[in-house]
Amino acid sequence: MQISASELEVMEVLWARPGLAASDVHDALGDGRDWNVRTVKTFLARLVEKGALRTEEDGRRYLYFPQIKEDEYKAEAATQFIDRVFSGRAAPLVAHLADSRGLTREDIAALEKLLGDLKK
Amino acid sequence: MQISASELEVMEVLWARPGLAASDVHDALGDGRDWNVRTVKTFLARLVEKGALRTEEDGRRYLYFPQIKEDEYKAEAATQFIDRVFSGRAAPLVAHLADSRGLTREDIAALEKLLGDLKK
DNA sequence: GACATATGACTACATGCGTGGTCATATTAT
DNA sequence: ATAATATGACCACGCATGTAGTCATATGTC
Repeated sequence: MQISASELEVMEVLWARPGLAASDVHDALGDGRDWNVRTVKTFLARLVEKGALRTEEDGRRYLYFPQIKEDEYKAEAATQFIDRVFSGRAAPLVAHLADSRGLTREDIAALEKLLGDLKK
Repeated sequence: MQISASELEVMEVLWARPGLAASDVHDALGDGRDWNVRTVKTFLARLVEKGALRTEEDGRRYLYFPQIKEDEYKAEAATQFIDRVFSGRAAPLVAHLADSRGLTREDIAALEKLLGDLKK
């Protein structure tokens, strides 16, 4: 399932609040993302084509619902990214993040906890 | 600097062995990636246009050299990916990797070492 | 020296993506 | 009721990408 960066922004809105209509999604994007409503509708239509969303009729408009789970999509995307850029090895990725100050103190704490859990 | 997945495969070859000619890159890709030589040349040309490679003449052919550093590119790509998919938070990404068994025992060991270093 | 081969330069073409226009129709406001 | 607005359906268009083809020329082989 290929979802472009823009389409993903639309998915985020609907993962957070499933069942919005196109104009609601447009409004929810708001800040910075000032796409024309028709642009948003194009993304919605493409996501429906791709099977990432389904629609329900509501009078003369559609409500949109995610058909794929956020967690599953993201886990898959992460795996693909690491395969593509880091030959499938996760550790170098984390090393790069550390280098580029992409890891906050909280991240580090979360990772430690995660590693602790993994070792069981 | 946007580098597509295919272009990245070409970069990997040249990061490993800078100064190859087009046909060498083609040969080095070999396994599975059986692109036509002309396809490889298209990628090389596009990478030169993008400033990711530079050329040196060698008789009537070109030798290709990376103009961007592998580490820097990958660190940047990782940051962008995390911004795009995980709203900039690294820890959830690693959690997803763990979930999808993207972490081997060695990865976990490497991460622990990394975290140890980071805490200093 | 004629022919096959390698190489670069230029071109092509379908698909995806970012961005939005047009048109017909339905609804809301006046 | 008429006008403005909202909505979906369909269409457009340029740039990126994956994947090569054509052409001219240089070089190596017999």
